[in-house]
Amino acid sequence: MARPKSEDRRESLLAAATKVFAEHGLAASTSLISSTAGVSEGSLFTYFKTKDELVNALYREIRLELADAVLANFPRKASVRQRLEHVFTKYVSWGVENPAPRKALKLVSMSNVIAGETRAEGGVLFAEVDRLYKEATEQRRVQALPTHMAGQTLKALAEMTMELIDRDPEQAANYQALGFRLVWGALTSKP
Amino acid sequence: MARPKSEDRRESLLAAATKVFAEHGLAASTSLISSTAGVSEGSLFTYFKTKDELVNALYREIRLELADAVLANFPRKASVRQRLEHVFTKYVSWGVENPAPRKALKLVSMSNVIAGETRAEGGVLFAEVDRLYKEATEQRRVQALPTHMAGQTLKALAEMTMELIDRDPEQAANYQALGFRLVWGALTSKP
Amino acid sequence: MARPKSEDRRESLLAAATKVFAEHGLAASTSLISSTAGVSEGSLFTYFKTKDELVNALYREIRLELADAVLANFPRKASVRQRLEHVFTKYVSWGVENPAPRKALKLVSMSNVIAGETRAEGGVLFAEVDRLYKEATEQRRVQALPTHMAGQTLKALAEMTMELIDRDPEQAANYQALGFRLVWGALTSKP
Amino acid sequence: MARPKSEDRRESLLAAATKVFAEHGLAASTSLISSTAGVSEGSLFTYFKTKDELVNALYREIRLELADAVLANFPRKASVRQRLEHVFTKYVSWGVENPAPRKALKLVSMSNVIAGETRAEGGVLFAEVDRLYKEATEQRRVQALPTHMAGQTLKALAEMTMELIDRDPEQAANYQALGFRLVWGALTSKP
DNA sequence: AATGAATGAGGCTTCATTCAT
DNA sequence: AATGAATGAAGCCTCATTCAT
Repeated sequence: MARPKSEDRRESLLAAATKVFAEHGLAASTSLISSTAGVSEGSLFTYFKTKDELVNALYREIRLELADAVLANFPRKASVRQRLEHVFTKYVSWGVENPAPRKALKLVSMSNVIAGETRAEGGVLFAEVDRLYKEATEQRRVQALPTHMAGQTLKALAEMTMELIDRDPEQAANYQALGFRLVWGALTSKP
Repeated sequence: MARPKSEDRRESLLAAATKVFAEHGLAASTSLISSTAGVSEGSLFTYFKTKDELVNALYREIRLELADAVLANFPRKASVRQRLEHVFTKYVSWGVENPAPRKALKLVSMSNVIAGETRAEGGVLFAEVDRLYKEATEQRRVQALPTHMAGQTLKALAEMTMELIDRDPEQAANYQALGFRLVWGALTSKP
Repeated sequence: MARPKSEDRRESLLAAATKVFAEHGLAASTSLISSTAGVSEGSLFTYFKTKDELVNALYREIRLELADAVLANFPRKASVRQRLEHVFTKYVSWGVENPAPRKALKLVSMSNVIAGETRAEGGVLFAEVDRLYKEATEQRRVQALPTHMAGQTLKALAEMTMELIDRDPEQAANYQALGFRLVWGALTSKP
Repeated sequence: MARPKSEDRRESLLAAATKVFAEHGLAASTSLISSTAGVSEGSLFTYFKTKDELVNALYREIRLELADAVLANFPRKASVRQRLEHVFTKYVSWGVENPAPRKALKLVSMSNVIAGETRAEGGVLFAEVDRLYKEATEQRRVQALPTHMAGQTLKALAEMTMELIDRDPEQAANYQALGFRLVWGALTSKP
């Protein structure tokens, strides 16, 4: 593996960390990360003062990539349903195509190493969904739900969909379609 | 006969592991586990040959407790909706009341240490939901879904509900009711 | 394996220790010894206060067995050559037929655990050879040698002979005959 | 380039291991070895991946030193007797002057940790003696002996000689002379 | 800035020995 | 007396981090 030059090194390390964490959990050693990145052990610490800092950076990085993937070409003017479907579909696709970042993100999210501030930055993505949903509520299209519940519902069902696709990738399209039907069904359910 | 292996000690160790894993992740040390259990470090290894074996035992134990909690007083004769609601409600309640086992179970499930056979034993609980759902399908009450999808939907929304309750415990009852409404809405959604 | 009753237990333990030490070295665990002996871990310590004490007892026991084997039917009245040959032959035979005790004895001899007094008891066997040799010296049959040198020569060449037989057991008789010829040749060499 | 692995440190560690094994047996702890070497415990493992690997390296190292000592100034053109005497004398001297390596070599040789290949490398030294002896055989100077027997005879008597000198160092020269007389007497003995 | 050897704390596990049964 | 669980001190090795080159 060619040694990437200064600018890329950071990215190499983050990519390596993603891969290695996904495979071995957060307990994976920094030395495995650096060797996977094709970088010396010491270098890791010039880019990240601490393993924890690396983990925090990774968390931010993956969230950003995810947000990019989900928000790209967002159909701002389309109907609520279409906009929710966009988020759902893009999220699921990203997850299926990027299993390592997905797993790493989950591991990191569950750990105690994410600084409070960092975590706060995070919820943005599904908060968007909440805003969207609230808008729909005001238009009387759907029932009201407590804050976060709509976004978390979409998130939960999207992740479930990814896992089903992991097990049976050939049915990906089918699962994806059904998945969103479940989301919409849930959000529009009457009391 | 010598002093018999005490069931109490074993339980102490599992309880300590649950607590310690929930707080520090699976990387928590055996020495922290044993001291939390009020037992010498050596003793941990007379009850579990290996840390991995402890983790596997913990996994089985928690799943069993969860199954007990969910299946107790199961209303075998009630309607599909009521039976699903029973599972949902009991699952959510168990999760809210037992945050440490819930977290530990999640951590263990995501790790690589669960022996294949052990994992296989596991899915039983939500497979029950699938069976139940299939029955409803045959009665034309609900739309057909691929295997697992119904069970996983209920599971995903139940876990989401637990997390919302964690953040705002006072609304527990409300979240729980809404949560199941989402489940039912999802499962009965029309194409 | 039937649990031997009180009197035999000690012997069982010594036999097990012999076997286990021969296979794994002195670092072999007491628990392996006791289980090999078909005895509980605790019992070992009622027969031997300490692992070191077991080792010392083993040392004494094997030396006694060896002395028995070598001194049995000793031809007190035969020529010096015949008496030396008797010792050589019996020693080699014992070693070849009892590889585990032989190995164990060697390991124990090299360790630091043999109490000084115990070690002193030991040299008796080859000291006999020295006495015999001195007698021959006085009869002008052979050249004088410093104390111990004759006995140690016989011992060294006997052990070498055992090792050659280990590698090529079919030639045992041949090695044994040649071995003694070397001993006699050495001891009768002229300056 | 970073700090290079220092040959000195490696030698320190091997020297410390030699000393410590000679005193306490192979069970001596890696921590005692590293502290004796004046090095952190971690460092030991940057030079030797494993304690076993250290032991194997030590075995090779000592054998090489011994071979150097014995083969230096080897009188290639001298008589068989003189060449054998050279080997004997140098071996005994080395052993007497280097008791720790001698003891360590013996301990290691008896253990189960020497990789087969490593052990094979080893026999070279006394195999040389065998070759030399065979040459003499062909010149009708001495009686034939099975392979290895001549070399092992010299080895056995040399080691015996070292032990006698250990006990009574003032007689070293005398033992050494007598020792070789025994060797020569043994090897030239008539049937 | 990059490298990788050096460090020593700490992790999992084994072991000799003790003690409750 | 016999059993084997309980103990806690090591033992080997790994790891995050520092530092010489």
